[in-house]
Amino acid sequence: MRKAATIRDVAARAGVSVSVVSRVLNGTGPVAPAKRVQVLDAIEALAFRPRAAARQLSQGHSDTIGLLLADLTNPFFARLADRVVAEARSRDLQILLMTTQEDPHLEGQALDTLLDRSVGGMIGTPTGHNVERWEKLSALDIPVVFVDRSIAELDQVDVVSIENIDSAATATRHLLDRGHTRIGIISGPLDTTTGVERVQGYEQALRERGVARDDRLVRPAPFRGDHGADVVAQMLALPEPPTGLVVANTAQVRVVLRMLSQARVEIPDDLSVVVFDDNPWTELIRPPLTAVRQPIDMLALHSVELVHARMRQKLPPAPRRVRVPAEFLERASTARR
Amino acid sequence: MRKAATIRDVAARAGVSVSVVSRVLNGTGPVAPAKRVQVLDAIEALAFRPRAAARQLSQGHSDTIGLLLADLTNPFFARLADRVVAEARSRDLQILLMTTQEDPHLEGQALDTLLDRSVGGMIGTPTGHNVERWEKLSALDIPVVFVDRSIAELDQVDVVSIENIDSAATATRHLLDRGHTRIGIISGPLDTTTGVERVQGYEQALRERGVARDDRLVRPAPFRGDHGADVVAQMLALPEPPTGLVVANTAQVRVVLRMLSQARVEIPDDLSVVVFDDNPWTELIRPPLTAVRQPIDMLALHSVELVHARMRQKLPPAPRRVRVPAEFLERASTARR
DNA sequence: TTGTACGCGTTATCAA
DNA sequence: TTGATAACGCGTACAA
Repeated sequence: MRKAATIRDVAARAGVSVSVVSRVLNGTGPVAPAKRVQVLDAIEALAFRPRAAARQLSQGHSDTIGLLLADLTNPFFARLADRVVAEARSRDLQILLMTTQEDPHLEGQALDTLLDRSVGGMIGTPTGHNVERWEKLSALDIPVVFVDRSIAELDQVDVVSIENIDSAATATRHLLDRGHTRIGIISGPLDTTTGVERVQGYEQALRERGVARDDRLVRPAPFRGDHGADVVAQMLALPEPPTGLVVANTAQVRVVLRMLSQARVEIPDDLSVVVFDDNPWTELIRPPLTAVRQPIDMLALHSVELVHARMRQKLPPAPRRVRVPAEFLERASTARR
Repeated sequence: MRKAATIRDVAARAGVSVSVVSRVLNGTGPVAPAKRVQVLDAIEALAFRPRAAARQLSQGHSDTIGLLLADLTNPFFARLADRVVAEARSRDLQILLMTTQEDPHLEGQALDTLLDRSVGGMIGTPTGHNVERWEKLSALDIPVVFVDRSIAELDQVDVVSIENIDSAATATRHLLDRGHTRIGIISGPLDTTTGVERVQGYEQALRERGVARDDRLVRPAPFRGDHGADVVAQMLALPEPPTGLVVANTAQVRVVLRMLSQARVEIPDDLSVVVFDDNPWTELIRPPLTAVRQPIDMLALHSVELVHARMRQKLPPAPRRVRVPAEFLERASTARR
């Protein structure tokens, strides 16, 4: 195969200069109607496509946005990726995908790679570390949008997430309403915003009803690994075990359910369970799980829209915090006490 | 923030020429030890990172590989993406992600985007259409590796997949061994290689045991939508309904199980079920599902390794067909008839 | 072992 | 309305 056509080839064939071709390509500047068709014909004939690299080098920025997610094994992030890709395409944006596996070291490497400016913007779920590099991205005028989680210190960064506090409060109230007072919560790590906010919501609901908080029932678990199972096991071994449980750590839902099943804990008879978040497999589990469903398409839509707007500098500099409500789905894993 | 450093800034600061810097950067050619440290120091001090676009423009190819998957909503593809990203990183390759949503039109657009040569290689699950564009990629010397599925006409393209025929035969024999003779199969569309090959394996197993094939029990279903449920419902409404079922269409497993549950079909008492493929949620379903587990890490490893080798022209031109065996997991969704 | 100068493909500036 | 030409940042012959 011979080499692909360049803008010069097109110009030659159309009998015009490269500038004219560039102008019809980008609609930037005047072109005589007659010449325009000649150029278009030449482009067609030579199957010319502008090289992204050359364009990027010339203008300094790219139409590629980096998507840095924790882990595609988690259906929540997988579905988020799916929607982000779709939203990006509809705006002619490309997605460069990386994962952190919740490992700050890997996250750091990924950010370094992105820092070479090959991306025009970033969407990511930060591990909570690498604050300097996230800052540097912003400092380099690369728009950053945090999705799902954020980093408290970085209050200049745009954030798109669900109403974590409200959602956790709703889930907790649902259990309180059904007569439960010993309610456990497995959250994400307390150095993540989702972790702390969901615990806040839980505490708020308890406070409303005058139920005392028991430290032994409020337990964070790492996103990776099977630690969530141990934590729940410990709760259940308490002298006064919980009768209700909120699994607010999306990544640990599966692990916790497996442990419960192995330990022959009957749901909801022995234990009422609410989980974050809902995924298509949730309804196949017996009993179908009461869940907080995150509006993933909204999260994706706003994230992409936000970086896109920033990339075109269509937005005032003030950081945006988009919080979308989550839906509460009552199914069969929760019952009256 | 002032502009990022270029290779010239580094050269100036280190008191050498750009070529020296380039050489220490790429290890291409000799550099005096003393100057090397000066350069390294300058790079450090200026936080210099070579611009990917400039490098790509200069050398003509990129370290980015396009990953074109059907749909990240399907846990199989999601986990595949997760592993591909990991394998790519360990080789300093970037992943540009796109999805087809099983739509040939979207696939075509995605391929056009990739055709502008911004990618150095491609890994994808083709829909079966857009043959010309896949061909053109190869013709442009962009290495292409099909994973999971392939396109029969494109026999010059590398393929990495599981042993589809064997796997389906094993699944079918498992049911035959347990006394089932009325065995249904839901496959993928018959214009996909996974669809036809798995049906072939099914037929082969039946033939071995002298069981006649019944057309009404061999039904393809599209990957998207809920059509698989209808097809199974039709099978079960037959005068002589099947007592065993192979769900060979990964994307329809969930849909089929939901329908079975709603129709109050008892598994395995009324119907023994084997599914492609195993995902972490499968074991939480009651009863735990007998499944064909695809070695996703192997699929990812070989795919990335293959494109990478081709990108460095480390391989003889003959197309490679890597077929990895799948694991058969007997759980509780299959029983003697 | 080092440095100069040019090419990669596109956009942008500016004079015609 | 058009066309030369200078960036953009890096790799690399080729000359020194």
